[in-house]
Amino acid sequence: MRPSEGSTGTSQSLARGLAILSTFHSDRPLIGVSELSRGLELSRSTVHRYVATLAKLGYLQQDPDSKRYRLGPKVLDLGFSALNSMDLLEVSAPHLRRLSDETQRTVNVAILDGTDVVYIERCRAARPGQQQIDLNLHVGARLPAYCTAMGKAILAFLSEERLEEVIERIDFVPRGPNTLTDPKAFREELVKIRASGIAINDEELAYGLRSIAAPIYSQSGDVLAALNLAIHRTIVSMEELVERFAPAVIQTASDISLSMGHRLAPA
Amino acid sequence: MRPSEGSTGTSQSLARGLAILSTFHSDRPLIGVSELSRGLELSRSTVHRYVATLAKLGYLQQDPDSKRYRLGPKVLDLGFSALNSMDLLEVSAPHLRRLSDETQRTVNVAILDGTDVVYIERCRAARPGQQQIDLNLHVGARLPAYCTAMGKAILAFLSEERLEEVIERIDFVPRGPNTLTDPKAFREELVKIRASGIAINDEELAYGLRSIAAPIYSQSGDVLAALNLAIHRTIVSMEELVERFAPAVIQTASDISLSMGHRLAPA
DNA sequence: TATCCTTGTTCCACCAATCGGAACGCTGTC
DNA sequence: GACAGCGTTCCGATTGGTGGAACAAGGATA
Repeated sequence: MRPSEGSTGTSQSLARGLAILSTFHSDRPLIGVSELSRGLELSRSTVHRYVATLAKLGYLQQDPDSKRYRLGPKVLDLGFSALNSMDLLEVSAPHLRRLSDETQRTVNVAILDGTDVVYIERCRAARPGQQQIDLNLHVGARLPAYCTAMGKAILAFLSEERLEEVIERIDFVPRGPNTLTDPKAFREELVKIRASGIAINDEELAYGLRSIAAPIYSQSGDVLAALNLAIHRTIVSMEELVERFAPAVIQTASDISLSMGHRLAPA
Repeated sequence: MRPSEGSTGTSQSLARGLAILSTFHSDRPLIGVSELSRGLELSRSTVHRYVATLAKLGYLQQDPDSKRYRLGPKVLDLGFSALNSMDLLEVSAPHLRRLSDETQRTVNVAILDGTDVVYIERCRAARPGQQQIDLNLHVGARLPAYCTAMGKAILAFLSEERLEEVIERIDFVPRGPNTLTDPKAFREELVKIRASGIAINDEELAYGLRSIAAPIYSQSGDVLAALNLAIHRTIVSMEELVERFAPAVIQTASDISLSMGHRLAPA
């Protein structure tokens, strides 16, 4: 290959190995060496070496029948080390539970990663409502930030500089009946959120899905994450959702920020 | 295949990169290049190349202040791909929830990985009991199989061959007041479990911790996982625990096995 | 302020770890 | 029985990896 690639100072083998790992997905749990080699445009022997390494370390497991590979339990360790490294989790857990008990609703916490939000914690309603809205939203799930309340709640409080970076990379695609697809309108929405302290999502992600979210701050005053509460449209109107739940959501988010060491007045 | 043949046919770089990743732990969330290089006995430049690669791909993030690194949200993707690859999860979720509602207890599902059990799903009691037993037992957590009810429930139904392999690698260390530390006694215990279909843990892992577990079978009739229900000693006696909860636990485990395609009579 | 650490980072010439073609054994299909 | 696909192993050629040296930045000490 050309030495003039943009990859100086990085390890090819490591990148390839990780590329192999991340090829495995919920919908493609079992993959063989040949299939991988075609996908990554590498020889079967090379792929086999990587796969053998991953298997030896427990990150992959070979299915005895089909000889193909699946993710091993070892990768769970990584994921949960990441989760537990965030003290945000420990701090927010009791607050989440309280909010969930009070409102009898499922509530979530997510962080921003690139242009996505990543769920890092959820507390389900003790007594599930009749309308379960579950877009496969487990912890670890990703959604585009621009069409979620949590995403907007975080973006609204980023520095102008960082916001610019993120917005440039957003692909504004319609996802629900009311998705904001115009960057200008989106910016205006963020201004409103910054003023009110609460972000709403009225079927911007999917039909029927309504949600409100508030930002969580770190000790240094930066936005760290967001807290949300989602309900199906058949249960409450948007006005009712805001009126009934917004104060509790804002209060809880603020409590969490406080527990994280945040002292009022974001810089 | 030759035994003790070190690293033929495996990728050194990949192994090292993953070693770096797994150095990050809940209790050591931030690590610098120099610290890593000392721990792995590699030069700082080499470690830096790996770290740069991991950071570029989103598996690590650099803290702007301390210049040290932490796990990035990208590793969550891996962990949750692994979790969602198991259709056991989807299948067992409703059963778990029902059992938890019925018993008002926290119930768990775990699989075997080496000599450990790994929690892959948990359903917490809707109304938490006064005595919360939480040894940091989130999904993804590991415990030694030999001193847990779920571990014993799985081991008891392994083939003699596989059991042999596992037992040889177990380090029988006392963990609670009643830990089984004699391999012979342990084997006898497994025979009992195989006969009764239920595994009990009476303070073998930790003081005060009691638990019962039943095996879950795959379509092919192999043990796949185990389901448990744990309670603190102050709440029920061992007899009461078995009497009151064992039938429901066994029934639920059996329901899950059935949903997985298992048809009666384990081989 | 001047010094001496240590840190993360970059560069580069050397060399060993990695690469991929070829071949093997196996398992299904036609 | 021939064939095609798979996972796996081997080995010589070479490319990607290695680590020492050097740099800038930050902290601590004096």
